[in-house]
Amino acid sequence: MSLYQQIYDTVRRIPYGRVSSYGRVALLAGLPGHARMVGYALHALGSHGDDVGEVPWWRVVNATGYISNAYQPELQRALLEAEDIVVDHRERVDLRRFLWEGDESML
DNA sequence: CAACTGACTGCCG
DNA sequence: CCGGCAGCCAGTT
Repeated sequence: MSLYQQIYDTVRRIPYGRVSSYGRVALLAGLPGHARMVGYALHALGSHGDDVGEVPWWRVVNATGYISNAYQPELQRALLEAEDIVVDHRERVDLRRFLWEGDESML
């Protein structure tokens, strides 16, 4: 299984209405310290095709709660709000309310 | 093969 | 709270 698939699988675990950060996804995927690779993997979703629909990429924001997406920040904001996740006027999510820590046992 | 480029992060001032 | 900066690493040029 490729590193990307491992990352996609982890992103798929993020529950509806919750968010996670690039760093946490990397950690849960068994790739501690590789936050940037998570962003890279999500960016690659569009290019190599078909799995875009099954990976909830919009539930991933950066460590401070901001939307890091350089491509479609507006779309990500809309998708998050559609799940009742509050995004403030500066594109930030309150991690104290919506951050999904993940299941400790999956480490 | 050497540089460059990010959907990142933690640390420091 | 904000900007700067060094690690990070797979793809592109």
